[in-house]
Amino acid sequence: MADRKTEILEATCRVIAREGADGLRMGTVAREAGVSSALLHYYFDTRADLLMQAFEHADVKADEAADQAIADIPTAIGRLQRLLLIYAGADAVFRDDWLLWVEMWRSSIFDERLAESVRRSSAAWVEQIQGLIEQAREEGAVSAEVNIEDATQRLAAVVDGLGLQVLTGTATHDRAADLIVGAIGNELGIPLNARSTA
Amino acid sequence: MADRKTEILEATCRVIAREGADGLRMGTVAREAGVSSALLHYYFDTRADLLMQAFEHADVKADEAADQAIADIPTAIGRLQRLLLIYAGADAVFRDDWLLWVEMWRSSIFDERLAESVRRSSAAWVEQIQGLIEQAREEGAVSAEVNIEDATQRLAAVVDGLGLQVLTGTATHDRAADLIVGAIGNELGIPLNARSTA
DNA sequence: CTTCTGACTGACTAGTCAGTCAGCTAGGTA
DNA sequence: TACCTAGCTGACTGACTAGTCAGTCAGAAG
Repeated sequence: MADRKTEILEATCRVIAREGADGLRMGTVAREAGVSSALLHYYFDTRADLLMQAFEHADVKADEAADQAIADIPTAIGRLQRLLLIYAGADAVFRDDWLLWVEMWRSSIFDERLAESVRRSSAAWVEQIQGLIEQAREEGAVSAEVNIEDATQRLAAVVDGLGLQVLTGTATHDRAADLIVGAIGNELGIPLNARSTA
Repeated sequence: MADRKTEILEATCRVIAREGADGLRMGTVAREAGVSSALLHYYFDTRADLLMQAFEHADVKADEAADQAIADIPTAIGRLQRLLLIYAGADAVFRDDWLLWVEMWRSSIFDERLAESVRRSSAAWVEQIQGLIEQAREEGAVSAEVNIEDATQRLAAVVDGLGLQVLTGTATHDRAADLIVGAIGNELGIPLNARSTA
């Protein structure tokens, strides 16, 4: 926090969450961080650099927060459920993280440099899901005929889709949470008994 | 096509597909349409108006194209499958339509006026899916214990999520198509026999 | 004390962009 | 003939913005 560069990155994240990535202005960030706009260029060469580093900063922070949130849940299926609920933005606390991620995602459509970064984060989070499903299978919580790779990718997609719906106000947090819990049951062939939203 | 206003709207859609909604410049649209930028302001009060009307134009056009594409498929389940594949951008021809829709969607996060429009289109497309699922049930293709509303919303979410993955290059067309076909089977309780991607 | 350096700023510049406006032109009307 | 109007444009403007730069200041080093 004492670190100016980090302060600027966090201010940048707040501005993105408020105005969107394209709506980000150096002047707005400077005001938000309480520094001069020249200082932004002292730490970051260009606006694009600032944006990219802010995305990466947010990504790392969100990962850590999510890891911590699931750390002491005993079963793999419980950790999986909690993780997916977090990433869907169904958890209000993580809304800004999720919004940042969506902004990063869509910016990457038009910016190949960002796309690289997005592909890496994406792969990491899909692997995390797949790892949890594999653990769950070892714990006997996953039906044998489930194709884990398919289930993983579909679950990731459902979570992304519902997360977007929450963000745009097309669905509520609670509805999304219910549907995700249902999707986990569906994809992993769980016969409607394991349940613990907390 | 002879209609200048429509020509401008189509040019606008092409520019959005290339540069994104925020990257849209009046000058670029003018050049794309082969008219002066002043003419844009003759037909549309502001840039925001042009953007919004372009989104609505694209939406209507895409709907019509999709309706036509599924019109002569005999079974409801077949129409559903084709429709979802189209909307997922799994069909390369519809990629620009899908990109436009994603741009509209994400722009609506920061623009309440657009949000209204997005909610309406969203509702319409969810209803279309639900209608097809209900028809499929009448045709005996849907397991009895399926909750149609849940299945609808989850399918919509999977399609949105996979569509985004295709757009950002995280997944291929073919993989997304496979996963969607699988998701339909999963959600509707189809025991792995009905299949016809065409 | 002096000198040096890293952090930082205010004022500026060059460029971009949405939107305006006076006026041109072709075709219709009186 | 003269007049009107819809469609259209080139030239312009004012607001805004990323990035630059000369210079300030506190504190460390010698």
